[in-house]
Amino acid sequence: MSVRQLEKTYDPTQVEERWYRFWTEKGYFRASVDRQGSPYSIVIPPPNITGSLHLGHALNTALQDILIRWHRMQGRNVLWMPGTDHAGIATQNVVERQLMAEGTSRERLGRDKFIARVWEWKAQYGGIIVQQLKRLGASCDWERLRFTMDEGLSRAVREVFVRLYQEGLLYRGERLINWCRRCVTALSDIEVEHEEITGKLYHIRYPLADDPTVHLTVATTRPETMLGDTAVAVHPDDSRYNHLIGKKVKLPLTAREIPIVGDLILVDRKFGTGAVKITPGHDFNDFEAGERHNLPRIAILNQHAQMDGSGLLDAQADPTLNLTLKPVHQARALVVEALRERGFLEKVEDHKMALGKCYRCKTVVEPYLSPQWFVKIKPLAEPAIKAVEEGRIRLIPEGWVNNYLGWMRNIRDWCISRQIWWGHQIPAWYCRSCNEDAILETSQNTFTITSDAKPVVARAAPAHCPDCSAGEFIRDPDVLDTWFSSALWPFSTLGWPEQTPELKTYYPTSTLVTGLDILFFWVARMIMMGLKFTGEVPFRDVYIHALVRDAEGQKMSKSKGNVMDPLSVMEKYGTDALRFTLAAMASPGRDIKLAEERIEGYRNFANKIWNAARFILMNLDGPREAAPPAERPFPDRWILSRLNYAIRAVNEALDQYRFDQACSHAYQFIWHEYCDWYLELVKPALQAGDSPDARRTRQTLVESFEVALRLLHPMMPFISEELWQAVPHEGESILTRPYPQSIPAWDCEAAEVAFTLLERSVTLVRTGRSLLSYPPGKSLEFHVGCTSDHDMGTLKDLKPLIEHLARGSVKHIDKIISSEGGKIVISPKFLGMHGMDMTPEGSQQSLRLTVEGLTVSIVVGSEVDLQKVLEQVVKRRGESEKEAQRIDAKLANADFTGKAPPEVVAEHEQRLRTLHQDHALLASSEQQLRAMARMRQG
RNA sequence: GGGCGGAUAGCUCAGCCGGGAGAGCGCUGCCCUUACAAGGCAGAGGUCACAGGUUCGAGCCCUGUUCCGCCUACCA
Repeated sequence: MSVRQLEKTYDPTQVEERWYRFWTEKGYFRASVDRQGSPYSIVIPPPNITGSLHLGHALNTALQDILIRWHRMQGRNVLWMPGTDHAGIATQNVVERQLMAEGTSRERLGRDKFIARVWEWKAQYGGIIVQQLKRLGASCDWERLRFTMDEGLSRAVREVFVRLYQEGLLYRGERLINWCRRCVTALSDIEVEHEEITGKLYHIRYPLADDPTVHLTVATTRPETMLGDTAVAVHPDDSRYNHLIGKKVKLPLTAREIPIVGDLILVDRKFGTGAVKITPGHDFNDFEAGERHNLPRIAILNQHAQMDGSGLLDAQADPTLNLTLKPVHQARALVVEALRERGFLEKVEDHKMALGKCYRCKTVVEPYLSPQWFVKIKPLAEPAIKAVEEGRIRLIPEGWVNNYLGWMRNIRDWCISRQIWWGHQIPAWYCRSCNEDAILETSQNTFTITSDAKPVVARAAPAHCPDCSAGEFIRDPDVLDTWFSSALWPFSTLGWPEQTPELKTYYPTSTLVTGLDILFFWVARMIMMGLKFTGEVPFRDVYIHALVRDAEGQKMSKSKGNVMDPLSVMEKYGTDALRFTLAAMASPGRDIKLAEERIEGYRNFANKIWNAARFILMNLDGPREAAPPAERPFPDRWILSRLNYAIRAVNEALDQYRFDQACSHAYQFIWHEYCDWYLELVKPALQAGDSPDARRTRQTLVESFEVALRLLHPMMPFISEELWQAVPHEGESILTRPYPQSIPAWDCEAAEVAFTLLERSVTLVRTGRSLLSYPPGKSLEFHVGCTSDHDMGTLKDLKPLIEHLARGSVKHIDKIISSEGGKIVISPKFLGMHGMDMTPEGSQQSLRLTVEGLTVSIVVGSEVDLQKVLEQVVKRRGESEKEAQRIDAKLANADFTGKAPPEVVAEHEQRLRTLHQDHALLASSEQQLRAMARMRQG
């Protein structure tokens, strides 16, 4: 093959685009039910069509792509199903803003035209996020791209709705729900975000109807709702008040009298005054209390959270207050002022409380009385609880299991209707003639259908009313919660309700990768719906990843201005660097605090690999010979053994979703073993032309690098492909090649042990060189000492390599220490540095450094700063002494020697021997250095 | 209010079955040594939050405390 010349630094931009196109053109991402291998499937958490890529997407996508590429290379039949979500409220908001800018509105357009406009918007902008996922290298089967509003998925939604209704698991009724006055729609409980604030607690006097001189004081955080009170509750056992139960109070600012009731659920005697106003139209607890006591419900706010004219009439509010159509916060001020003027306000105090806000637009939500559709959730939740309890679904990290179970066990009915137009319109129709009084046109093109209406729920519009056989219907104007369709995603995308081959092959899916923030919104609901409609779990493993925060640990948000745009990061550092950073930081159960320096560091890693490839390509001229591993030169045996270790470690880490560990093993191997040591060790052999060692080393060089690239591919797909294509290889793309598996013949314990000796010797010489301030280029003469014949043999074999790496020449290798009868004996021959300088004075001119029984002596020149050297030797001597004392004390403890496992005791004894040796050598070196210092002074 | 997680080097975090405190980044010194200065070599830096307990032995296990984060909840 022709050897390609690579540029000096890696430039990701053109590489990434080129290979992504190649992969898609070749159809490598395409899944097929006919493919060999056991299926492995992932459905992507569909991003909103209004979304643009943020780091959360980038993390989520990177992790899934790692899993997908890894399994694909392992020969599994892989499907990664991509798609997007119609995001009802968010998308409608975007298009409505557009209309507003054009001076029109959805109401003026009418429903059909408005929806057409949203589809136009989707056609134009809805694909942006998909393009951005491609930039990340996502190897989804894009030909299967799904959208929650596709006909197929919409059909699944209708099917599920009808079946749930037929089974009595859906109902429509007037309930208090969370209402966003800005989005003008209902929200489910979990779409409300709670924020802790310091509000006010208002104490208001309600005079008794039969004796206005006596009053009952209630406490409330929302004084304006008092106009809608329909009772006051006290605790039935509270002797302060229980004699009043059954009497009435006169409700201030109104012409009404309301009863005093006893309620032990609602009332906490210790809180506030012990008396609670009941406002069933505006508070969830009060709603339930109202049911218990059969109280009327008065709604004093309209859908925009303004004081409602007819509600105020119902409440018989004092018309001079002039509250009609006042927004709620103004109304509060007016009501409080009126109460104060008329002497009803007892006091106001600060009060810590949770305020609910819309998760889409952060507007304060109001409990609002309105007819809505609900899913009866308990029967669906029970099997979903079991599936996780029994381990049919694993949550990873498993710490989230309790969280999940706790939420599931306390789950409340799910409000699924939304008063918007963009989404799956509810497949319920109302006969115009049977429900004449129930259908109200509230404003232009906007209908409200009261809870008295009788729906016909069907897969398609009915032709005739089953009751009166009339043919004129109005369809329920509401659409379903977007999460309702997302809940079906794992099977609706595979063709359900048809029993398609895809569904049979890829369902249940293997793994779901998602953020904690949508565990309840999405994961829990998929489990419920999947079990209900397929009888099987939707996925086996749920990997829950962290949130990406900024370097200070703050949540990234546009308003804080601390967002990091993944696209510009990719532009600046390359996609592989971003992916690797995110994966490397994905430690379980911890949020990711992302600092740009980390990305830069992994960009450097990519460049390091790039340059390793350059080196390899520069050194490939000449024949290669694939000898059995055991017959290759030492550096080859060693690197294959280390590569084998890395292969095992990375596979094991990925198997346990430890992306962080997989990355660090790959990083450690490639940089600190392959580049730092192996490529250096191999240089002498490569320059040896056509020797057998050269031929075998060239082979190992290529072979190990090619395997390492495959090992790295899931994490860094682009650079691994680019370099793989540049070095000798088999096949047309790295991503279709097998993932590395460990090869027993590569393991070489002896080479690893030998390497440790080599590494220690070289490092000692380098440390000495640095201490003695000898320039890196200067060739040194040094002497290596060890403690066993075996080590001596090994060191002699490694001599040329040690000399190459340490830049010098090894004058002698000796066994210089023996310990006889517990006494350390240092060979006088070694102390004398024989062969270097035999004069009595000259023999003392050396620096000796030692670590774990291995020692190196370097001649000290007359120009060397002895003080610095001496300090270092003293420091090291002190450390070995301290450590020896520690272990000595441990061994002197009879409890330790008696109770600890014998192998632990033996290990301590061995370590102590070594430390004594190190200490003796360092101490003698220190003496000599001091003597030298004295000689110089003298 | 309840639950969960965290506290280890200047920063961000690993640390397995309890047995010699690690990495990356940053920092210091030397070096543009023919793969790489986006680099090489060497080095400094730690009372493992605090207090008890279990154990021959605790960063790791148990109890309590403090601080921080998150989730969750109907004290008006």
